[in-house]
This record gives sequence, C-alpha cells and structure tokens, in this order.
Amino acid sequence: MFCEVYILDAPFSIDRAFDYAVPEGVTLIPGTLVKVPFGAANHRRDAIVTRVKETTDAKETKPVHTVLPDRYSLSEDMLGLCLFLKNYTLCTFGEAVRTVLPPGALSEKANIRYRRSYRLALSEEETKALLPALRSDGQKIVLEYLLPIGNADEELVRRLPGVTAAHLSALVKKGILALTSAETIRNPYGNFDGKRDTSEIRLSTAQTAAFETIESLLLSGEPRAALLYGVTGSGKTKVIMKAIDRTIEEGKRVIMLVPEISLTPQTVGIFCSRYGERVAVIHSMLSQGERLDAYRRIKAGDVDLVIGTRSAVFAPLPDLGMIVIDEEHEHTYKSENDPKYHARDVAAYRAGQSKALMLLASATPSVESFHKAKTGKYTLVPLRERYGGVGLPTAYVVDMREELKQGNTSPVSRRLLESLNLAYEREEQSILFLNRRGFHSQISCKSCGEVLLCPHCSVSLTHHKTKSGAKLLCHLCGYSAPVPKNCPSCGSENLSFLGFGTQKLETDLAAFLPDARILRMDADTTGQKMAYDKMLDDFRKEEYDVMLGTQMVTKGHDFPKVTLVGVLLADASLYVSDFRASERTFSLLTQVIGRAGRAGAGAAVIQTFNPENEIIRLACKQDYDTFYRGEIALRKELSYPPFCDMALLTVTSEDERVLFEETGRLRDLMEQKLVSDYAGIPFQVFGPFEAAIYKANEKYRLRLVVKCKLNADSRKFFRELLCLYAPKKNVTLAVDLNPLTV
DNA sequence: AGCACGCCGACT
DNA sequence: GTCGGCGTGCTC
Repeated sequence: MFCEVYILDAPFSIDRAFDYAVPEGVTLIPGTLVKVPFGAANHRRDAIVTRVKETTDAKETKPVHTVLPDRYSLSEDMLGLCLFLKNYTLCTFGEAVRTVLPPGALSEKANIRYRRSYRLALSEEETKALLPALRSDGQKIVLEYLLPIGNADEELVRRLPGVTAAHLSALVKKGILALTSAETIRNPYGNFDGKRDTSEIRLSTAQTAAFETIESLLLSGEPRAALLYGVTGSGKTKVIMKAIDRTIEEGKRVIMLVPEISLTPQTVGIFCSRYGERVAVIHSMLSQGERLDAYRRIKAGDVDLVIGTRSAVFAPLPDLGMIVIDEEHEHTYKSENDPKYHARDVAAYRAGQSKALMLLASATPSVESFHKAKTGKYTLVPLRERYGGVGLPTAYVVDMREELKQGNTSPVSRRLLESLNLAYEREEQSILFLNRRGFHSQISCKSCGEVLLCPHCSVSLTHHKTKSGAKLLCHLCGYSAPVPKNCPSCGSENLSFLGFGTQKLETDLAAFLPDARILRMDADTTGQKMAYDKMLDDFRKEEYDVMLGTQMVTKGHDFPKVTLVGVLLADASLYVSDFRASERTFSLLTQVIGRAGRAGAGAAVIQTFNPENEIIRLACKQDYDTFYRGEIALRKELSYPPFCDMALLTVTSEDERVLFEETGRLRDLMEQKLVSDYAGIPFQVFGPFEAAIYKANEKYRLRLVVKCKLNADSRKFFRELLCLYAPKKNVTLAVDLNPLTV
C-alpha cells in the first residue's frame, strides 16, 4: 500500500502530495499525522496523510517512518477544510493545518493537564487487615482517610495533617496505594453557578416570522445561507437564540461567531446560563492549554454550541447544523495574517459540506452580502420592526466649518456642548466617539513646513500626554521620542500642534463640564481586556456621565441610560482612497447613532466638515436601503466587488532599489503568463504603486492590484505565478484575495 | 590547490 | 524548509 502525504513545513514551491510506502502491518487513514524521511538527508518531517492507495506513479518511494497517535489526527471534515483553505487563500497545506488547529496541537509536549489521585490498590478488607501492622502514623492517617471513599485527588491527600510526601511514596512502594493520573480538561466557563435559564424564548410577531423562515431553512436538510437583516433594536439576538435552540433540538450543533469586542462576560453569561457546560467559548485571552482543551471537548462531541471570534469557524464540531455570523459586516472576520481567509467564506464552505445553515446577521450588512441576498443566493430575512416601540434618535449634523468661522476652535461644537449639558442636568449618560487617540495628531514647523515623521515609518508622530509630561509616539511601530522644542530640520521654535485626539477631547471636556465624571476609553487606557470589560461595566453602573473614546465605544452593549451620542469627526473615514470607504463610514455612523436610540428619546450630534455629504445624511436617517441602492450602482459602474474579485499582491523589502526591481519582475512575469497560457482570462493589472503607508517598521511596500474573477482557473494562475516568482532573500510577497482594504 | 560563501535545484 | 552540488573568488 502507498499513501499521499503533505509535508507540514514545506515551502510554497513543493507544497504538493508525495507518495510514501505504507509499511507491512500498518493501517493508515487520511488525516493521520506521520513522520516521513524527506530530502537527501532523510530528515524526518511531520506530514499529514491525505490519501491511501494501492499503486503509485513515483519512481521510488520511501516508507513512512512513524505513525502518530490518534489525538494528532485530523477528521475527514477538517482535512477537507485544510485543502479548501489551501486552494482558496493560496496558502500552503501546512499553514492551513496550523490555522485550523489550536496552537500547540501538533507539539510533542502534549500540554494535557492530568489530575493525579491516590486509590487503594488492595481490597477494603486487605487494607483494613494491614492497618494494625503499620508503624507510621502518617501512613495510617492516609489509609483511614481513603478507606471510606476509595480514592482522592493528590492535592487533598497531600494536605492531610501529619502526612508528608514520604508517607505517600512509601505506601505506593509497598503496593498498598496506587497513584493514577487521568486527563482533565480545563473549562473556564464550566463552573458556571448562576441559575440555568430553561425558559421558552418569547418572540414578537415580526420576530416569529423571521424565526420561522430560518427554521424552514434549518430543517430543509440542504446547505443554505440566510441574511438576518434587522434594524438596531429589532431583537435579532432573540431570534438567533431561538434558532440555536431549534438546531440543538434537532441533535445538531452550532458555531456562533461574534466580533472580539462583543465577546463580553455579559454575552457569554447569557449563553452559558442557557446551554451550561455544553458551551465552549474561544477567544484570544485563553491560554494555549485552555484552547487545546476546548478543542478536545468540541472534537469529542461534548459541546453543542461554540461561541468565538474568527478562528472559531474552524471548530471541529461533529453534526454541524448552523454557523451564525453576528455583525457579519465587521472587518475582524477577515484574517490579517496568512492565510488571509474570510470567516464568511469558510463558513459557507462548511455549511455546504455539512448541509448546514449559514446565518449572517447585521443591521448594516456588507454590500457583498446584501447583494447576494437581493439576487437570491442568500435568503433575506428582514426584521424591520423596532422591538418595544423604541424610537430612532434625532440626529443633528453640525457644520464644523461654520464653528471655525464663528471662532470656535475646540473639537466640541456649541451644539454638542449644549446637548452634553442637557444630558448631564437630566442625569442621563452620553457617549462621544473620536477615532483618533493621543493629544495632537500632527506636529509641523511653521517656518519650514516640516512634519515630524516616525524615523521607521512613513506616518506622522502623534503627540501624547503622559503622567510625567508628554512624548511623541508612532502608532504603527511604537517608536517614542521626547517632544522637541525646535524643528529638527530648520531649528525654528515655531512648532504648531495640529489635529486633536481623545486625550485633547478629554482635557477640553473636563474644562467645559467640570463636575461631570468622564471616562476615556482607547488603546492607551484599556491595556488588557479586563480593563475594557471593567470600564464598560462601570459606565453601565452609571459611575460615569460621559464615555469618550475610539472605535471601542461604538460597540459594547446596551446602555439604557445613554440618550446622547456625539461623533466628533464623522468624515475621518470617508475620504480615504478605498472603494469601501463609504460603506465603512455608513456602517460605523449607523451603529454609533443607534447607541442613543435604546433609551427611547435619544439624540445624536454628528460633527463634520461635509454636512451635505449623502452618506452622513443617510446614516443619520438609519436608511440602509437607500445607501445600498446608491452604493451598488456605483460598484457596478466602476466594476468593483461584488461585480468582480480583486487580488492584492504586496512586495516588501528593506531595500528600496531591490523592491522596485522585484516588483517589476513580478509584474513582467504576470504579463508574460497572461499573454501565453492564460490568454483567455479577463485580468486587469494595476500598479505597481506604493502601499497607503509606504514604509512601516523600516520596510517598504509596493503593490499590484488585480481585478479578475476568482475561480479554479484564476486561482491556478496565481498559484503557478507564486511558484515561478520565488522571491529573493530580503524580499517577501504576500497575496490577499479579496482584500478588505485596497 | 584549497576552501568559504552564496546560489540553485531537488525533495516521493 | 533543508541539503548537496557547484561556481566564483580569495588566500596559502
């Protein structure tokens, strides 16, 4: 017998199946981890068996060296998933395996926690008979303790008064006690001791209609995809929970993906109280061991519901019935590391394989997903009614050019300040959103015009206030420097500090509202995840009147006392040169304005230098449908996704000259291939041009952008191109198929 | 001639 | 990824 294997740490150029002989008396199945001799030196490499067969075309085959235990093997589903990922994202098989498995899963240090316990090795009678003959008191204590119970955890026995390790080892040596160890599984959410919620979920008429559509898809026994399009406050979560209940009732299991930021103790608590120890939660703060244990529980079938961030889409659940992607428009579902997969694409593949339902949910769906729903590829499940009659907040657009004309140079407009005062007097809470941290975002010289840049990156340094004074900080690489008194270029003392960030906003607000309790939440104040959770919690407990911060204040959960939301610089994300800029701005503004609606009569103040901008106006009205109509027409007109696919090739090097040469070579190679073997394929190649941030961390980056249709043929083209190109030392090439930012 | 170094191609 | 083979070029 022979088998095909993929070497796990193979580079791109040899990432293909190799045939090996299966030794006599050994049975192998696809998915098994093996060690095989490879290369001239026959070094043993880790490899995964992908096929077992009776013949081979290879001239010479070496035998498989070692077969590793079952716990290292991939199920058939997971193996298929790896091959899908390799093909879909153009990564190597090894990269795919490492993405699908929790870190450390292939390590020989097993990272399994054992619970050790002592057990009576002899019968009760025999042990009792031995007792009087024992001379050691410590040993007697141990046996008397164990006689009625038979066995106990090592920790407990060791802690018995008058007992030492010597007593225990003596008993083991004499064969009276046995020390056993059994694998235990860490489950940080397992000892949930709140009350279990077993109540039937009650739905409104609109919610019931939505649920019934989803239910019929679930029960169809076919692969399905649906988009639950529910306006903010429509109670999407309840519908999702009911769908999860229904799936589990059918004996199937569920993966629910959420953005990292929504994975708060509150969310987890709701699901744990409903599904108890049959929930696994996967997120970045778990230790390696905890992740591995969650993985084992899932694989063993001990879990019905997996809740987690992007990578949870790979959870090896048997009998997968549904994959939910909550807030499906969120960019966190696209991996920024290799392989650059989108969780939605992986979910679609898995739903197809398992005849399961992929349920996307959002109040502001991605243009791609809404297009699929409109054209019938997904079932559109609308949920338009606001639950409990909650109204839309009144949105005011403030023209900041006018503020400047009137002599107001503060980041806070008069209208916003007025509203803040009003909310404060009424003892209501406010949220202010400014997507920029630090004090000033730029320092420039009035004499020569020089802007202070990071020495390692092509971005300007941000001015930060610190406990001891102030410093300059690069938000990209973390470089930090003291604030200079003179211009480093011309020596002038005329430095001007431009642009404002959350720190400046905090300072100004403290002056305007001296009595208000202000909470600033950004990457500088949150540090680790716990601080973030605590801040949200403190704000919910009304220990603060105003919460201001970056992106992170726009998510989080319901704050019933919030009646005012302020957006300090609504255009910040609007005029970047990316075809998705409108979509991002619309969705961000809609979500943040929605925060003010929960309390009933809320207000939103939107500050902008472009008050007549259509996107901003539509976001104020929470009018997704009109936004979508305009945006999809534009995408069609300019031939952007979803009307074509894109590929982004980024070449990186520390040496600018080599970078230009190598990018040119890549482009030439591509052109050659496109006129020869791939002449029929519609490809449009743009570039090379500099990446939006040309230099980061001492590395320069050039890009080629390709508009094409991604299918088996074009993927083959890219795969061959990558093999052929083989970047030189000190140059790297990264491929991103359907990137989120171009 | 002798060897260090870097590049290239092969790997079942 | 890792090795071996081979050419270039420097030194004994």
